[in-house]
Amino acid sequence: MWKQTVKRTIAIVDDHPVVIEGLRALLQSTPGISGMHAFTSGGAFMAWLGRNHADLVLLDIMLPDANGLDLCKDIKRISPETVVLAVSNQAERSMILQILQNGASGYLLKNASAAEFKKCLVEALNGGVAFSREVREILARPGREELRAPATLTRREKQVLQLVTEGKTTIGIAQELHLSPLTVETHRRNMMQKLEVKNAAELIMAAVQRKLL
Amino acid sequence: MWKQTVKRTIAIVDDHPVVIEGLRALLQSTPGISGMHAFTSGGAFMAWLGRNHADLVLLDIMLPDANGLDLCKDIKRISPETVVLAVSNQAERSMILQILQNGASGYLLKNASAAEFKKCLVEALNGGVAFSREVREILARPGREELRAPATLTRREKQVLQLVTEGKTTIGIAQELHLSPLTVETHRRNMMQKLEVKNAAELIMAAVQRKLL
DNA sequence: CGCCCAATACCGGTTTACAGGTAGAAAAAA
DNA sequence: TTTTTTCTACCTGTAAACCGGTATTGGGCG
Repeated sequence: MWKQTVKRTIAIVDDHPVVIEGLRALLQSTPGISGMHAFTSGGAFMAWLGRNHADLVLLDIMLPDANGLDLCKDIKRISPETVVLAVSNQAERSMILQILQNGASGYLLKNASAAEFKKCLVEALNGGVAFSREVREILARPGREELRAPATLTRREKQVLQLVTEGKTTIGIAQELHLSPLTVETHRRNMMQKLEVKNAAELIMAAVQRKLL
Repeated sequence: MWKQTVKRTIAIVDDHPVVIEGLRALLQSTPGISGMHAFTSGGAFMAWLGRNHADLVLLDIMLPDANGLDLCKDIKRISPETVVLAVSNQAERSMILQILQNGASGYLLKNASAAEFKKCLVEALNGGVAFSREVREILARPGREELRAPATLTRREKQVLQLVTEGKTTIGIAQELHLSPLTVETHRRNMMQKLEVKNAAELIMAAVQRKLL
C-alpha cells in the first residue's frame, strides 16, 4: 500500500493522559512503528528531543505550559527532520494555517476516527501533508478572511476604534467626540459585527493586524 | 526683541468656540500678525489650506472630526512651510513626542498663560520649537519609557497575555491553562501594573507595540 | 419617490473587567 | 539557608462591557 522501508519512532505530546493512552493504543496496532514516547508537557518533550530522535510528533497544540505555534517552531528548529502533526480539539482556519506556516505537516482533530489518524500518520511520514476530515472541510471553504471585502469602516467608526485602542472607555470616548455614550456603544458594536469579532480585545487585534487605523 | 520682518497669517483650529475667541483676543494684542482665520473642524481647515496660505496654525489636536497626529502630518504634507503648534488640554509625554515627530513645532497646554502663548508663537515663527511650561516639565523628566527596563514578563504572564490578545475572557483563559479564574485575574493585573496600563485594551496595545509576545 | 446606509440615541438585562486588598506554597536567587 | 520572585488563590465591591432589541434623522442613489 505504501513504501515502508524503516521502522519509525513516534512521540506523543498531550497533557491529557487519556488522549495519550488512546493514541498509544491506536499506534500499537499500526505497523512500521518501532518506538513510542509520550509526554504531558511541551517542556518535557523538548528536553527529551534534545537528546533523542523522533520521526514524528503528535503534538497537542493546546498545552497548558506552552504555546503550540512556538513549540512547533522550536521542534522544527531543533530537529528539522521530525514531522509534526498538530493535534487539537478545536479547529479554526487561521490557527490551522498558522501552525502549518510554523512547520507542521498536518492538523488532526481529536474527534477524528482511528482510521483517519492512521492514514494521516502514514501520509505525513511519507512527506505529505495530512488533515482529518473536518479540518479539510474548514480549509476547503475560503473562509471569510480571503474573500471578505477589506471590511470598510466609516469615518466615525475609525475615530471610535482609534480611541478604543487607546484604552478609553465608552464614556470617555463619548466625551471626547461630543456624543452620547450610547452612540459610541452602537459604533463599537457595529464594528465588532463588521469585523466578525466578539469583544474589544479582538477588535483591537483586528485593527492592528489589518492596519485599519 | 526679535527680528520681525513680515506680517504673518495665523490659523486657529479648535472645536471650542470659546477657545477660538480667547486665542483671537490674545493674538490681536500681538504685533506682527496680519491675518487670522478660525476653524472649528479639521476638515474645514484642510479645505481652506488647499487654497490659502498660513504661516502658523494653532492646532487643537483633540478635534472630534480628526486625529490630531494625522491632521498635523497632512498639514505639513500640503504646506510644509506652515508652522504647526499643537494645542491640547492634556499633556502626555508620548503624545507630545509623537506630534513632534509628525511635524509640529511645539506643544501648548490650553491652561498656559497669555504671555506663554505669545512667547511660544514668536519662538515657533522664528523657526524654533516651543512648549508651555508644564509641557517642558513633562519633557524634562525622562519619563519612564526611556529608562524603564524592557518590562519583563514571566512565562505565565506571557501565556495569559497571549490569550488576552485573542479576546479570551478570564474564565476562558483559566480553563485553557487549567487555572483558577482568580489566578488569571491576578496575572492580568500584575501585567497591567508592570506595563503601567490600566485596562486590557492598553495591555494589548503595549504587547503589540513592544512585541512582548 | 421609496430604499439603504451612516450616524445618532435609547432600554433592560447579564457578564466581565477592574480595583482594593490578602495570602500561602514553590521555585529561584542570594 | 534566608530572601525574593513567581505562581497560585481568595473576597468584596463598583464600573464597564456586552447583548438583545428598537428607532429617528439626514444623505445619496436608482
